[in-house]
Amino acid sequence: MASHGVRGRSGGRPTLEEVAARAGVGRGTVSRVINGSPRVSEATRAAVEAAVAELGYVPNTAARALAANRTDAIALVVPEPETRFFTEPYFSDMLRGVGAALSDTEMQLLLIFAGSDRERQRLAEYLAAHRVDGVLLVSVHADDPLPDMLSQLEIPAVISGPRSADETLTSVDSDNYGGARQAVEHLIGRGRRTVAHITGRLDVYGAQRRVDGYRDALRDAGHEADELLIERGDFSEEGGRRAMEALLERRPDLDAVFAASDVTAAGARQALREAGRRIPDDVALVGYDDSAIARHMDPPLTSVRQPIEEMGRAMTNLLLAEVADRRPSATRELERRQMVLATELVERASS
Amino acid sequence: MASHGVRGRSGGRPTLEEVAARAGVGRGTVSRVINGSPRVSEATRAAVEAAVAELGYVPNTAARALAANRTDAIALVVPEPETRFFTEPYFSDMLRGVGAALSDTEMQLLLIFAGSDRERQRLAEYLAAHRVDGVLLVSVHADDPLPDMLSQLEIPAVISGPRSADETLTSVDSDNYGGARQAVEHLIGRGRRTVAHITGRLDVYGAQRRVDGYRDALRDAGHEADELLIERGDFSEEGGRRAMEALLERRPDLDAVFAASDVTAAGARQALREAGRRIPDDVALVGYDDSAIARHMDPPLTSVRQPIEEMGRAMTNLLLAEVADRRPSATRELERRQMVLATELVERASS
DNA sequence: ATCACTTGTGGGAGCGCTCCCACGGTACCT
DNA sequence: AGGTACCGTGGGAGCGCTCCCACAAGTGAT
Repeated sequence: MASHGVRGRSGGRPTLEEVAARAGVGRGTVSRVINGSPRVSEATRAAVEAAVAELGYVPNTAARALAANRTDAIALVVPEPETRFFTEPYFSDMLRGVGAALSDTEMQLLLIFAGSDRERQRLAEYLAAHRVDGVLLVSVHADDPLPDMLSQLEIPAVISGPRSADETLTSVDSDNYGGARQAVEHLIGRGRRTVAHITGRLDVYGAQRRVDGYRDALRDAGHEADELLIERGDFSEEGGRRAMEALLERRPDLDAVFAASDVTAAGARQALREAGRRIPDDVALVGYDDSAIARHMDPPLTSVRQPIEEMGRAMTNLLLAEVADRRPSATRELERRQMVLATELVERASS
Repeated sequence: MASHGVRGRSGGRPTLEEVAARAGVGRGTVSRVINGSPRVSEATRAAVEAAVAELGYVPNTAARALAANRTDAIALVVPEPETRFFTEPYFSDMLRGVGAALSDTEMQLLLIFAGSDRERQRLAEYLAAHRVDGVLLVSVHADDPLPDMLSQLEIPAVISGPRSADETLTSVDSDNYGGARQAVEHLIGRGRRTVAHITGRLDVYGAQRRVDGYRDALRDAGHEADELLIERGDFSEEGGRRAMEALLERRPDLDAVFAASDVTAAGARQALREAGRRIPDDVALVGYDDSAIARHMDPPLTSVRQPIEEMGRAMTNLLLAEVADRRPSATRELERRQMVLATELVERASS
């Protein structure tokens, strides 16, 4: 019995079958129309569409998911505590890009935080249950097990910022190498002779690339390499400060600094101030990220901007393609794709 | 966890039936164990649990949703552009509360923005497809059609901030009336004699309640009512400014102002400054919301704090209860529930 | 006229679950 | 002893879709 539990017979939502009856066609045909198959005659299509409209038919997602073995949803996984998500514009920009790419799709976006162990546990179950067709992974640390878990579960995934030069996942990144070059070339172009670099955490691939860009830009400009001009930082303010102090000690003659992040630059600025160096008169300073602090620093900080929103859009499109590829067990082309987007130097008073 | 990834000999994820076979029981029994039914013997339960663990069984959500006619998901609908969501701490606090209430639940949270017409269109389809079991509605404007749409679709919903005294939806609100009283009583307690009020948009129910609280607090303190001390605002800075100017014109002797929002207070502060009144020496000022600007204002603003996170938690619990009630077509008790949470006065230098 | 395609269509067979009825077994009554 | 309660359990009957095979009808070449 059981037919109509909670709702009345005519009160429930119409089903495919009911639409078919109304339109005087078979179930399969309605399904074809709903899914936009080309193998339907114009007349039939019109009839079905009329029936759909009259009945107010809306497909049942659960039934579709069960039958077709897909969920029509992707997840944006943020392996950070919620706080950072709200604090850092990075995430809202990213979210905007993802949303834009999804906006004319049937795909649904799930936002999942995995900052705490507890949340990670939930996420693992979530993925094991294959509740999404694909995953967007942002801000992943080098030793995070998440990417491997995803490959093992054979869930399509796109990562922002590859973990290494031979990242196995499809990835989208901004041009860390090129961005660093832009910064350094800018400094040289302004007549600076002795450009130092405070790196980021070197277990982050992007930070390595920035060092490479720094080195190559100097070399190409005919400046001789000087490892004494490079000091290790860790993206933090305190790290920037310490690194700057070390640099001033070693090379008091430096007249420019390229810092691997704006926050690092803020730390460097402190150390410079304390050493009595004026910015930009004595020492020019360039940061990376073009975050809010860059604009509000005194003096405002020249910085390398990454096209975050565009990255979000690109990641989403790549993921959608990957999901689509996997649909009818298409030719499994394990062609890994790495997309790199250009950065932009935002010039301000610090350089 | 699941030693054998997801693939078994049969290639796919294990099903209920496979678990049943493995445990030597029937399909129904496994279902009962999975869903925590008490009508299973201890021995059987253990056997099933062992089989589940060995096989790494994870229920198929789509199948469950289809058979049980539920989704195990609720939506947090934000009828605002994304920007506001990220800018205003209100939303992150709310989200934190909702997350907390959901954290030991199987329920999934969907975050849905409905700021633009386009997004609202999508939302409508979304709801029509019954893709969530319930909806959390925050920051709803008085004339928003969303609440009615929800009732019509018979989707359980909880609203933050009832639209009127006889809100039909279950609602959670902070005690606007009591908060206003706190503010005014505080001012009187500090010896202020002539307390003015700049209201919010009076088509917002909460703003009306604040006026009521203001009036009653004055009356109970034995101050005679004076409508000249009340001026209409609209929650905006400019509105606060204009209202303050009007008040100063009418009642130059006022020595305290209770503004319906921090932003309004900021506008009032400007007008006071321009009129040469010192805060708090000449005029004491109290705001509402305890937002970031309250802390950063000069002088820091005394303000009424609403327990946003707690409201989120309460809303979620009410919604979960409502969803559960509706499960086996239980006694449809149309008992509307309105929960009101206490506010707290945060005293700072402005009063 | 026959054959070989192509195109549009109907509908059976599931997808993996929940719901619920039926049934054998025990326990407690009369 | 028979009757009446329950348990705990197995499994049929769907939930509303998609997939795919079968088949009628049309097209053109032979």
